Amino acid sequence: MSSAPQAPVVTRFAPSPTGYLHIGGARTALFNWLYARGRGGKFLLRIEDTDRERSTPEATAAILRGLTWLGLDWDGEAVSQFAGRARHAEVARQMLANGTAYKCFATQEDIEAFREAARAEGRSTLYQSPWRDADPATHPDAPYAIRLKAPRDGATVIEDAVQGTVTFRNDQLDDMVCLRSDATPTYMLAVVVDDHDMGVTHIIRGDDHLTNAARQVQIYQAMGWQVPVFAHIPLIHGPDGKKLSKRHGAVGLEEYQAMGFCAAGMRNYLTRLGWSHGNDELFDDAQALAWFDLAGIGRAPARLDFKKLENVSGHHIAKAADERLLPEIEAYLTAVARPALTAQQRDGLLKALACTKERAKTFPELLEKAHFVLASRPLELEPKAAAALDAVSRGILRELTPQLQDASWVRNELEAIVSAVAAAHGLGLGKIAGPLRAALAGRMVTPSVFDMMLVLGRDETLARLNDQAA
RNA sequence: GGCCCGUUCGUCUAUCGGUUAGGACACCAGGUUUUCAACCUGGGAAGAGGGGUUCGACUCCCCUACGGGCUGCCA
Repeated sequence: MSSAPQAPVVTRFAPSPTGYLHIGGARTALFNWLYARGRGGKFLLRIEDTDRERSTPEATAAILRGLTWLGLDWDGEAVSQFAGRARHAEVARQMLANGTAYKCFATQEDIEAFREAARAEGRSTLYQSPWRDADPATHPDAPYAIRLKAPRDGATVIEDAVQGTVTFRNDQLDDMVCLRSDATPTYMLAVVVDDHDMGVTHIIRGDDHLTNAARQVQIYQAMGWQVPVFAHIPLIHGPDGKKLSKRHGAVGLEEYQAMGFCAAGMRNYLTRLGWSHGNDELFDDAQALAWFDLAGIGRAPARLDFKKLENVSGHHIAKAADERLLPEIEAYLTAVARPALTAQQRDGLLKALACTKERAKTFPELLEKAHFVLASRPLELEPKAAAALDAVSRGILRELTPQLQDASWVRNELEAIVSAVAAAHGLGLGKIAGPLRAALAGRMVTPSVFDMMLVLGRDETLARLNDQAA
């Protein structure tokens, strides 16, 4: 049936614009992107907007935004399936002409009556149109649908790159409608025509389309077109193993962006979810592109694991170059409608990245740790920080300040000075680090006090200490 | 109901007839430590159940159970 074309790979992602970009859809898009880009092929985007009731331009925009955030780029413009309706109808007529389809005058009521009777008698409810072999002379002057004259004997076989050989008995498949009685094409017809016209060689999509694939193959056969390679990937389930739905929390990709995961980590995690390359867990785009293949895709549905996502995200944040991380953090701020960074904060954050990115799993976590450089004097003290600055502590800070005044601003020396002052009071470094932390950041969860001093610089450090020493 | 797909530690997975069934995340214990982390060391943790095939099955076949999908003139 399907044979693997050796020509350049062409894949596509074909979402329905009826809402946000689903996390499962995002992974499907990612797999298609990896497969095509890893082989120098093309990755196309087609918006399946033939359902005029449910499709909205806002949803299309949200999907494109999601893909862009994930870092997936597509070739050419996103294609509107609805725009191709004339061509779809034309193909339906061709099938009529070559005898692989027929006009069906059955009404909605006829079909319903047929099904009810079938149910009552315990027969299959697959509709069998009386018009399949009707003499054209008996055709009424009424609207009709064009149905595929599907083979009744034998089987339709799919050689799926993930699921293996899947066989459907043809008597399990009915004559599907290709062109509705209002002359609009059905999804089943439109996908096949579009995939063929766009030269798609590999269809990588959700498992939920596996049965559809059999019907679609019949259309390819009716038109004498080459069948592409199918790869039906398992769906993503919620943490409880049930189909992923809104009650599991985040289903839309944008929610993940809002949670502050970095895009590179998201790609890594999603790629690894349902696909493997031996024991490799952490990898960058270049490796993913080189390693990704259809054979590595698993056959069972996978569950989302936020802990692991966090871990992977953290790994990528830690590895990212500062210059690249900063704009991504700013994009995150915009995405969650938080105030943009001032030029000063931007400068400060860039300097603070070195001591914050390695310990943050997400952007909000990183921003939390970088609070000391984002805040400006006079610092607002959190309750715990205020508590750490008791009279005794303030006294020690007062003693520390003049010594810092003349220090050369390098880590070793700062550490030596602070340790010496602590020792003079018979205290460990830990006892003095607390108040220092409080004075420098106004909080108790921060990077190392020495890192903060280095980032803040002498003047700002001294100013903050003086603010609290009084 | 019918058809189709799936089932290895809690989770993601490796294994492609012969392994003490490996790794990662999570978890537990210990270490390191100026907070939060990070990091280091160690630990517990799996082949859904039942039949076959085979000298030998997680790997192949069948049945059952469970999960999922499709069964529209939705996509």
